[in-house]
Amino acid sequence: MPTQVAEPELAARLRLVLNRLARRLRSQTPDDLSPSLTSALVTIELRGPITLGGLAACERVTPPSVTRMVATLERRGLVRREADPADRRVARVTLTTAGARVVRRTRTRKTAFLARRLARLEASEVAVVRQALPVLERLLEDDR
Amino acid sequence: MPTQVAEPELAARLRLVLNRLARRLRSQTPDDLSPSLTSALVTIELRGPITLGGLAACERVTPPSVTRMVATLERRGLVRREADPADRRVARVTLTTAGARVVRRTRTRKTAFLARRLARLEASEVAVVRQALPVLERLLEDDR
DNA sequence: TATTGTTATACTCTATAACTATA
DNA sequence: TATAGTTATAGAGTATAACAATA
Repeated sequence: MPTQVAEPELAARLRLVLNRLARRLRSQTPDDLSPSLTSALVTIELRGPITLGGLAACERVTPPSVTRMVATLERRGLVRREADPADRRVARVTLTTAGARVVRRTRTRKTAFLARRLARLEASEVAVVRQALPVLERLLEDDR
Repeated sequence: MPTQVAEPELAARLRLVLNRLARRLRSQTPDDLSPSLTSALVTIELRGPITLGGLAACERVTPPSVTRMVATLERRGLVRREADPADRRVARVTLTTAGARVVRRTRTRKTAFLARRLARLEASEVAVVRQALPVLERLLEDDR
């Protein structure tokens, strides 16, 4: 049964628990990929064949960094470069089968961690989390 | 009014929203301190006059890294070293007044970000978050 | 000898500046 | 000229290995 939280403490305690849960989640990644490479891989999965410039914008890193990251991912066989037929200056990258597998496995591992924790809760507590989920998503809305 | 979330998606969506909220929170730190230095500073505040070895253990970094981090924090006037009277091998660090101020300001800034977001919600939504908070804290229990 | 912390050195990640190739 | 991407180079941050001081 959840205890009542005093109003002024709500934001402070929420901040703490969000930080800690995210840190715990981040630690669930025994793959030898760095956080930035993992993030890039996920973006490449989502944004299909993406240009290096586009990837730099999405990841908020500089073009030289993207060059390096893509070179690393390519060397490991996780992404593939394709020439853009319309503009020969641009290079586009997509996931290879192996890359897609890595993304899927990472995601599964982190989700499984949370699923295990959720499974320890009372049914009523899970219901509370389920109810709070859309509200937490609302906290991310309308960015500035 | 929160929508109902299907059971198998709960962990996956929770993972996403936790990651994103934490990332947004982390970005709310215009101080010129790196994440690892900020984290060390908070630990030093919490664990009083702490030895370098203890700090290394808390932060899960190696002794040489701690030596460097403490040197940087000391150079910026945020921490102070004290000799341990009982064992002259060990060095203990504490926050200076300036260091305590930095910790407080960082914390305030991040909490304020969340408070602003919470203020945009309906009262009923805030109630849902308040109810979910202890449950989220429970997700962190019993670490392994 | 064991423990606490430091120095020497190297590797990863990321950035800025200067460059190449296309457009 | 402007744009997409690369190469050269430098600066954090962290690690392992070797060392110094003290217990």
